[in-house]
Parts: sequence; C-alpha cells; structure tokens
Amino acid sequence: MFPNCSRVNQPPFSSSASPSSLGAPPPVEAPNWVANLNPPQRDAVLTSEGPVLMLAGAGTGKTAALTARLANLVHERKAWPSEILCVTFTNRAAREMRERVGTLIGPAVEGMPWLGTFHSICARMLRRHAELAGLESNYTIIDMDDQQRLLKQLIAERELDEKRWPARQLAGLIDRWKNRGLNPEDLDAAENESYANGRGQELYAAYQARLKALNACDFGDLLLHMLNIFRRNRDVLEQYQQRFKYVMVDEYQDTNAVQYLWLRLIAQARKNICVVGDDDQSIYSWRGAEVANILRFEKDFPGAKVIRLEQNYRSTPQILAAASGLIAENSERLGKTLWTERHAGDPVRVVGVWDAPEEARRVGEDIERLEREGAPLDQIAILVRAQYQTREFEDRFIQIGLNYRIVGGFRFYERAEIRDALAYLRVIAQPSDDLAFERIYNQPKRGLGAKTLEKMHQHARKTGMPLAAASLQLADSDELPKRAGGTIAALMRDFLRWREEADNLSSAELLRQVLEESGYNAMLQAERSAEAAGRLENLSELARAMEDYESLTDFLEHVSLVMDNDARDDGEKITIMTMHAAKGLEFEHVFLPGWEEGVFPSQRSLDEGGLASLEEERRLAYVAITRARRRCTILHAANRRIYGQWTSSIPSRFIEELPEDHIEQETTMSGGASLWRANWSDQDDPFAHVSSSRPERSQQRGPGWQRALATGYQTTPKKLKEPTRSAASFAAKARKDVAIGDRVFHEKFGYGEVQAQEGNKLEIAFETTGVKRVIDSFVKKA
DNA sequence: TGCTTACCACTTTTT
DNA sequence: GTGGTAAGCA
Repeated sequence: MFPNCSRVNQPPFSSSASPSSLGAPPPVEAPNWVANLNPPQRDAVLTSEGPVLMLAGAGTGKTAALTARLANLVHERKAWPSEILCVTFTNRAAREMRERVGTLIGPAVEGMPWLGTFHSICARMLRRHAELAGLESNYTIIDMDDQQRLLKQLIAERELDEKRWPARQLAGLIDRWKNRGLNPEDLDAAENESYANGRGQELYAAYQARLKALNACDFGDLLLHMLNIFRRNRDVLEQYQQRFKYVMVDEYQDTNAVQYLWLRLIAQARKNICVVGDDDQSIYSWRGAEVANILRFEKDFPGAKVIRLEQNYRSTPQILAAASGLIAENSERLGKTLWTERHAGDPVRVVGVWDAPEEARRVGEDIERLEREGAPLDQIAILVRAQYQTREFEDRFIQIGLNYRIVGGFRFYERAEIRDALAYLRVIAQPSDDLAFERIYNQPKRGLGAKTLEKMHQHARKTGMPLAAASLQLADSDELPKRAGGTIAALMRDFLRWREEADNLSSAELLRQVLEESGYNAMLQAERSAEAAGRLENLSELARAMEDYESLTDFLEHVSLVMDNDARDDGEKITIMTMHAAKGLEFEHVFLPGWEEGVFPSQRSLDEGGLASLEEERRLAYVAITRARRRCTILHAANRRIYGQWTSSIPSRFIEELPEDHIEQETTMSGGASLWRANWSDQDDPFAHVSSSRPERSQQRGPGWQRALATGYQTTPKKLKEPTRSAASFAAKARKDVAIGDRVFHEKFGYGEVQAQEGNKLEIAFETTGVKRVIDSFVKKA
C-alpha cells in the first residue's frame, strides 16, 4: 500500500512539456511520474544541478526517486541517456533501475551504456584504455578461484609454507589494498609486514606482474586500473568529465575508497552528482566500504543540497518501530526519523524454539498457514545470517513439499563443469590464459599429470612463453615421454582447429563442438550417475545462455561480472537468502531465524572488530527487519549443531534491544514433554543453570535471556503438539505432465520412477537413493 | 599415474 | 558434516 498514491498532487510541470514541444526523439509520455512523489522526493528529482545528497531510510522510495530523477533528466533534455553515469552496487539494482527507467521514458533507456555496477562500468572503460594499464583490450577477468590458484603458485615458488601463510589470506589482503586504491608501491612498512614477515609488497607486486603477463586482471583491478589511468592521464579523465553531464550513485554508504576516489575525479568538473544512501544500511565494511564517504560528502562538494527521505511506504508501524528502536542502539549515526501512514499491523513476533530442526519446522508450519490464507509464496522470505543456515530449511521444505529457492550459495558459473567449459573457451579466445589452460589440460583425463605440468611450467618460464605455446614446443622436442608429447600435440591441434572454427561458428555452437570433440561430454556420459546427468544438463544450459551474446568475449565478460543467479521465476517460491543479499528487496512476510549470540551477531564479529563490527551486525539486523511489509518473525533456538557438535546458545542481544511495546514473545518447545524433561537435567542443557540450585547463574545471562525465561521457558511449554503432516500439501495442485510409472530426473537424487502422486508430491523410487517423497516441481521428465 | 584413505580447517557476508 | 589436500598404495 502506498498511501500517497491516492493523494492528488499538483505536479509542477504536468503539462508544461508536451512531447511536441521538444525537438527530436526520444518520444516520451507526459512526466506524470513526478505526481506520485512526495515533496522531498520531488525535490530530489527536480534539483538536477549541483551536488545532492539524498539520505533515504529503508523503504522510503529512494529507487522511485532515483529513477524519476534519471527519467526527468532525459525528458527535460538536460542530457542524452549516454551522458548520464548511473552507478549501482549490484547487478540486480542496475537491472531494476534499467527496467524502471524503461517504463518511464521508453526505449530511450536502450541508449544508457553507463548504467551499471562499478565493476561493469569500469570493465567497459578499461576495454577502451587497456593499453594504459599494460593490458590488451581483450583481457580476461579472473575470478576468485583463479586468483587463489595463481597466488598459491607464487607462494610455492617462494617456498613459503602455505599452511602458515594461506593464499586466502593473501588474496584478502590484496583485495583490501586494491579497495583502498593502493598499488604495490604505495604500501607502507606496516602493510608490508602483514604477510609472511614483510613480503606482502613483494607478493602483491609479483601477482600484479603475473596478471599482466596473462593479460588478465581481477575484480579489484577493474577499479584500481581505471583510477590509475585517471590519475596518470589527464586527457582521458577530462574526456569522461566532459561526457558525463550527470552522475548518480546508489547505495553510496557502500562505496569503498577506490570507488570514492574514482567518482570524485569524474564528478569534480561539473559537480552534478547525486548520491543516495543510508548510513544505517551500511553493511559492507568488511569489503572495504567506508561509511565515512557519505559523512564527508558535504565537505567534498560544498553547497551540497541534503534531502532526507523519511516517509516509509513499506512496513507497518510495528515493524518500523522495532527496527528503529534497535538501530537507535548504534552510536555513529546521522540519524533519521522514519514515519509511516500505514495502518497498524501485528507486532513483530519473537519465537523461541528448542533446536534448529524445530526452527525449520516451525517456519514451515507458519508458511503453510500463510499459504492457506492466500499469501503468495513469492511474498515470503527467510533471511539468514550465513549461508550454512539455509540447509536446515532446505531439508525441511523438501520433506514437506514447499516450493523454495535459495538465492546465492553456489552459483551456476561456479560449478566445476561450467568452469571447465569456460576454461576451454578462454584458451581459445586468449591463448595466453595459462590459468584456464592449466585447468583443462588434463580434463577430461588424458594421462597428463603433475610431472608433465611441471615440465611445461619450466619451459614456459625459460622461454617467457604462455603455457600453451610452451607445451606445444615441448611436445616437438624430446623432453617429454612419447605418449605425453603426442597427447599434448593432439590437444594443441584441437585448439588450433577450434580457434579457426570460432570465426565461422556462433559461440554456442563452438562450445557444443568443443565439449564433443574434447571428450568432455563422453567423460560425463560414461559416468552414468545422477550428478553427471545434471552436469550435462548444466552444460547445455550454458550453451543456450551463450546464444544471447554476440561474441565470445562479450559472453566471457558477462560471466565474470554478472555472476547473478537470480533464477528465472518458474512458479511461486519461498525465497531463502542471506540478509546481505536481501538488501533492497521487500517481502510481505519475513522470517529471521537464528537470532542467537554467535550466530547473529556472528561469532567472528564478536571476536574481532570490536564495537564497530557489532554495530555493523546491528545495521544488518535493521536491514533484515525492514525488509518486511506486514509480518516479521524472529526466531532463536536453544540448541544448535555447529561443526557437527551440539552447542547451546542464548538469544541474540538484538532481541533484547527490540522495543518491548512492539513485539510479542512466544515459545514452542515441541518434541514432547518427555524430551523436554529429559534434556532438562542434561549436563550441557542450556537451561540446567535455571534449576533452583544455582539461581545466581541466570543472573549472568543478559536481559534478553531473562525475558526469554520469563515468557515461557520456565513454565511447562503449552504447545507440545507434535508437528502434524503438512496440511497445505493436500491442497496443492498436482502436476499434470507426470504420471505414475514415468521416469523422472531430480537434481539431488538422480533418476527414478514415479510410484505415487499426491497433490504436488511425488513418491519416487530413485535408482541410487531409494524411495523418496519430493515436490513435483523439482523433477524433470526424463 | 591415479585412486583411495586420512586428516584438516572450516562457515560470514559479494563485485 | 563437508570439502579439500596430502600421503600411501595398486
């Protein structure tokens, strides 16, 4: 519900700019979008000149304002779409912005090449100016996997103990340096000390040199290279300063130092920069984001107009109050007062359960009830702190037959078979891509092992040639055993042929041919397992996806930068994702499980980082709660298994910090009274200390714990009912295209035969895993 | 060479 | 419980 939609506003120029009064296209409708905005939003839209800082609280319609602003600039002919730089943080935000601008100004949005993430925009710029960074314009963007393999090599070359100085750690350091805009030569002694007793700089420099030799760069380089280019080449910078008449930045609180410096250089000339952010939603400091950027905006751009969006259109007053009360505990804030015209709703619920399985069971039951009440599943989300928490829900939902999707987690492009296929293509597109070559030189198995690889490396190093070229030369010599030499020669002949074919074939066809001729398909087919079948399926999906791209290079760039796997919406599903991933989204009903000390706030943030990182966790909690429009349910379990070990836990301090007036506490100890009592006296029972023998110990627990006790942990639990069979499952419609006796395929369980059908549930006898009940939407007809 | 086994570290969060 | 790596064996 958007209360202001019904309000009649007099737009300042609703009829002043008819399309006919304009010269050439873009043809546009009357700018009625401004009519739907509230005064501060409208102010932000109409203040096109000069620096603008929009402080937009959660759910205050900042995307609406930003989109309208962009549309207005185009509509008012202040700039061509190609003269506006519009930076977002995530691919999703960029896509959404593009879509929304499209509905406002029509096809003119097609001409917006500079709307995108920091990384994709920099990648585009870097293609043009690659030579200024010592690269060729067809450089490859390597991912974290390649990055770590490369670093491992460098570490091994220096005979450092990889156990003591893990590649991960070095990768993290280099990343952080890059995020701060530091080149190897910029490191001071202290930074240098932070890896392998003062060899940080050496390794960082070596890594950069290797990347250059590979004609590659990593994520951080995209920004760092462009910053370097801007700093060292006045003319290039001026070119962009001229081009971009207006600059807009979303989620400004998440910008890191390089991004900040890069933006400042571009915007310095015209100063038409509009940034939108919310200091309370800054949750990426671990990635180098600096809230300080938003705090010093007014200093950087004197005379900046500050506009506050404080009217929330999303949540009920209760949800808003709970979130506001919580975030008020933070010390470093600009401070905002969110308000809403929405009608009162239900209080935020806080539910205490016995353990994680019960938590999942409870959420499942609630969702089934919502479903019966007619709530669409895609309006329900479960937001977790860390990825590992998703498993419990996945298991439970498979069991009771609830449709769900997990956002994040393993991505399509990170699967081994996909990466292998891409590696083949990379070697074809880029013969000097050693990392790709190394990945597939013996995949599928060709009888080439570590020894051969070692020789190839030696030769490559000696001659300064890329690995692939060196190996070919080596194959011609007598350095290798006959078999290995022959194999390599044959492989290189294949690559030569594919490279020629690449000109005639579409990339999708090329990929299919490569998979066939390399024996990769045959390898998977020979395996005859459920997994292998899924992999083959993934590979043909990859080929299909490639058909949308003009060139191989385009596609490879897409893969590296747009790693999103927002699975196409195939039916209504519950969304399970991390709180981080949920930023910018909203749902009617939100479940927030795992609010326990050590889980949320995470152990790590408690151990290191001090107050600052605890406050970041609190902001994350604020983000999570404010995703909900109507209902928000927070859960905490008394016991949880971590690393396979049962651990008892206490409710999160954030629960205690919620304003009491707006929440409702409840506890559901299921599993039966006997289990409850049996656990009561257990040694590691988290409630053992509650027994009257040691009342003083309960004093050591925080107030949240006390309240949890007060609201039901002490008394006999009221709800002892064993969870019953899911009622909603009987209501679900059956899939019509599968019948008893059909052979079907399931991602997890493989092939099987349908034995029974009940609602949307199928009972399937799987070939390898036995009889299981699964949801029909999770199987494909085989 | 390649496969099996044993041990290990590990869980934030993302472009 | 998992997945990745190192050592040992066929």
